[in-house]
Order: sequence, then C-alpha cells, then structure tokens
Amino acid sequence: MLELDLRSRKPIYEQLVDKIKELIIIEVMKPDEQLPSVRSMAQELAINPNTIQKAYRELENQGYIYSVKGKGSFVSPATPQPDIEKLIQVKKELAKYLSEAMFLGMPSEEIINLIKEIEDSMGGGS
Amino acid sequence: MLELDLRSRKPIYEQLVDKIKELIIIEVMKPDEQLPSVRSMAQELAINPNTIQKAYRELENQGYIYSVKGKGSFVSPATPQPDIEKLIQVKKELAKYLSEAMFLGMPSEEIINLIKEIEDSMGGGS
DNA sequence: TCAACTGTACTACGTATCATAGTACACTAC
DNA sequence: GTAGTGTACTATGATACGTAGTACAGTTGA
Repeated sequence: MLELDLRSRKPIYEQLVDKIKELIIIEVMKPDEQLPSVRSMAQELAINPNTIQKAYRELENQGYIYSVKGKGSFVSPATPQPDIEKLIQVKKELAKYLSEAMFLGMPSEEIINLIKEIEDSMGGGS
Repeated sequence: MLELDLRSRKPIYEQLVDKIKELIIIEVMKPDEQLPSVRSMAQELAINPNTIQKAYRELENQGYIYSVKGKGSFVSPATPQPDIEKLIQVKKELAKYLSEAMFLGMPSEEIINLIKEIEDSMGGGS
C-alpha cells in the first residue's frame, strides 16, 4: 500500500505523513475511514511503532486525522482549518519549486495541466 | 543581502543554496559574476566558513556556479544541464505542494498568477 | 619573492534528530 | 478478563549539522 524509502534523507515519519496526507487529499481515504493501527502498520512496513505514532501525531496536529484512545485513528470528516501560517509556508515552498521546475525547463503549460489534474482528483474523485 | 533563519529546522547550508539559486534564477546575479568568498560571506553572516563552502559545493554540483582555486566562485555562464533525475524529483515535490496548497484553499487562479510572475522575472528580468 | 587573498580538504567535538527497543498505562469492544 | 486500540515515557545507537582549527594549493599584485 505505502512505499517508503528507508535510505532516503527524508525521515520515515515525514514520508508517512506525506503519503497519508496525499491519500486523504485525493480522497482515496474517505472521511471517518479508519487507518491501520499503529502496531499493524508498523508490522506491515517493518518499522517501529513509535515511528508510525509520530506520523499519526503529526497528521492529527495538522488536522488531517483524529485519534480515539482504545478505538483507533480516523480520517478527519472535514477539511482541516485553514491554518494561515501553514498556508504561507506552503506558498513559499510552492514558489520555490515552481521557480526551480521552470528554470529546469518545465513548461508552464505542463504545470497548469498538473493543476487541473489535481483539481479533478480533488473535486470529482470517482 | 541574505537572510537566514538559524533556528530553522532546515540546515543553514540548504537555506544558502536556495537563496543563491534564486538570485541566479531571477538573474539578480549575472553569469560569471563573482560570489563573495567563502570567508567573507562567513564573516558577514556570522557563521562558519565550512558551512558556506558546503553550500558552494552543492551549488557547483548542481551546475549553478563554478569555482576556481585561488580566484573565487562565479555564477555559471549557462543554464545547468537539464538534469533529468533532478527535474523528476522537483516535479514530485511540486505536485505535493500544489496539492497541499489547493487543499488548504489556495485558488488555482492565484497559482497561475504566481507562475506568470515567475515567468516574467525569469525572461525580462529588468 | 612574498604577502594576502582565493578554494579545498581534512580531523575533532558538541548537539540535535531520527529510528529503534522496551515498558507501561488508559481506554474500548467483545 | 482478554485483546485490541492510542499514548507516554526512557534508553540507546546512528547519522547529520554546525563549529573550530589546521593545512595545503592556486592566483594576484606589490
């Protein structure tokens, strides 16, 4: 289900956060759907449960999931609150990667197509 | 000239790479223009020369600058070779931040405007 | 020639982060 | 109660980051 790069410079828990976040954004995981338990996912991915929990905690802090002690962790029913600081930071990163991609030769048409694809996968995700 | 966030989670040398890369991309720094020496920039920014050198080495590896022993470091005269692997990686990051920005409520029109701004600052950079 | 500047390459050290391992506790469902 | 959840600790080893110091090679200009 999830592919991780254990040799990457990027921490495992951050990779997890990114992947799960993506699954939620493109609505592969629906609101209130239960995520695998900390322990089962740890076993499946052959990594430590603490690492999974760190990822889940981060996702909860960002509003993408919620956890209930004794029950499990679930996808948040609604869009996370528009965290303004978070959005500002994301915009900065976005601008950075836009500049670099265009500098490396990615045509703006391709980027706009990418935006449209994302728009479609978010809105009518069937 | 350059503003760094020493308390950031992001390594200083990476911040340096990003900032200088941006100056080159938007052509504030012209081809063959000399960069401050490792030692002078270290003094100016009050950080260790080794950190500057690490940033310069990374910029050289990516093709943005070149260094000549005894003379100094200079902006590369031409666009770095279209590093395909690099571009693929940048595209992935770009897609990630595009998704997240739109998920957090950034309208696609705003993103397209951002693209145009970047396009302008690259082409006719006066 | 020589001094002063440049880039470059090391070693060593302290610190922080990451990931693991292990243990423990609280809560829920059956 | 038992088995499953989330959660919170401590401890340990590995790695990356930044600093400090030293050294060497090449360029420049007096």
